[in-house]
Amino acid sequence: MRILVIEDEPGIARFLKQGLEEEAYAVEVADNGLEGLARALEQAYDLLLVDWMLPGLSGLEVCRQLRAAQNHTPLLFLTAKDTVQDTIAGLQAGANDYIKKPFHFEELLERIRVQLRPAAGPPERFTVGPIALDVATHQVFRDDEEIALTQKEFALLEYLLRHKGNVCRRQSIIEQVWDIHFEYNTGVIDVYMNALRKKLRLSKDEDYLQTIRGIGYVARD
Amino acid sequence: MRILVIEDEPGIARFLKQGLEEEAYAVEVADNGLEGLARALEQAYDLLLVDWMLPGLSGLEVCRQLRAAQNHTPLLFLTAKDTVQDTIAGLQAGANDYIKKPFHFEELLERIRVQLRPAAGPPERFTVGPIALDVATHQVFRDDEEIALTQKEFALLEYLLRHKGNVCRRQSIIEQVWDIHFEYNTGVIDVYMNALRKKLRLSKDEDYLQTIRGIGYVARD
DNA sequence: GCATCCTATGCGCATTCTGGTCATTGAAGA
DNA sequence: TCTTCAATGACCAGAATGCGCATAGGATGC
Repeated sequence: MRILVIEDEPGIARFLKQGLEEEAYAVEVADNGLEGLARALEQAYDLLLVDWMLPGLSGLEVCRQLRAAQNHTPLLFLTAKDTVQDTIAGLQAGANDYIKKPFHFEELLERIRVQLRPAAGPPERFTVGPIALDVATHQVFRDDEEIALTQKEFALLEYLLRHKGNVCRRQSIIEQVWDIHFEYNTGVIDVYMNALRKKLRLSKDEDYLQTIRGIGYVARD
Repeated sequence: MRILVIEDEPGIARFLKQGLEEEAYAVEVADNGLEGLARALEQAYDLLLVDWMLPGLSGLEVCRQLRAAQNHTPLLFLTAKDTVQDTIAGLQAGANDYIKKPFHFEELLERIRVQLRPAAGPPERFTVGPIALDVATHQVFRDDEEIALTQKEFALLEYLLRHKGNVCRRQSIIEQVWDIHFEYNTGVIDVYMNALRKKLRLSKDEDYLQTIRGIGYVARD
């Protein structure tokens, strides 16, 4: 997660940079509004931390111009002025939040997390070895190369990955993936496992989808 | 825009309800945490305004349970306690913001607008490849050339673009675009997808609107 | 009257499944 | 330890299914 701090007071800037880096954010600092705006426009930051009072271009102006340029990076104001009017102006200009100085660093961290949370989202993604499956986008990758799977193949792989590490019995697979709840005597599962392994190019060495003879299958790293 | 206020003090509740209704929000009030939580879970509000101190179930607990139930309605705390620890707990529990009493009504309004803005969508312009859709002006472009779409075509394209990257299931499309909430067995979606592709001149190579057989469709770059 | 919206239909083809043969496994017996 | 053998899964075609595409035509509303 990349954060750009636009702050002119070196002491505060250093304090923010160090504190945020300890939290594993990648932090860059711009010490005036003009430079900050330029950097924010040309690079893709995940969040901007902008001082309200800046030499050259004010924080409010930075925010306005950024939004005018269709850039919607989350933006938090650091403001010493705690009059209501100012904060309102900031929010109207398209800021996502503001925090009043002096602030507790913990509170700042929390507000940052809140802003970053929706962007991070909860993407349902499962993996085994080089295989990755994304439920939302209905995509499957092997080493970042997309593999086209049919619906049943996808459903089977998803089931195995959802239960990664646990052996999936044939009976359970037939019930959950094929929705067959009575006796069955078909070899469908084998056929699809075969197709999966082939499409995912899994060999004997890369047995991420193992056969448990007499029982079923497992996905294992 | 529907707002649920969970607040036990009748005076404040009345004040909020009246003030927000003047701003054209549809406001409902619950006077305890349990009822509020139940209402929030069963109905689709656009925003929750929750008092920190509530009889029965605390505001914090309401928030926790709501998020635990995978409900991500924006939630603002109204808190008299202004200790940092409390607000942090609130944000960690999944609240989007909090406001300290006593507050200026104007500031509350702004914070509400900020929360509702992302839901309403700041960039009301969506794109895939050479296709651009502008919600505000109700226009669609292919390479800067305007394409005339009917209302349904537009609605379908808008839905797909709003969920760009994610697979849209036929069931969801029928519900969201056609407002049909029961079983359906029509081929309307196909017909409209066909029309869209034709009007937007999308070929097999330019499959920005892909079909996911057996599932639905995706807009993808 | 015209554009829009939806239903109905046939067709092509990817998907899915069946049935079969071949390879592998693991346990029992020599 | 090695061999044998039955059971099980791997793999391969080919058949059946049904989904989505395309187009035409009827209903509806402005």
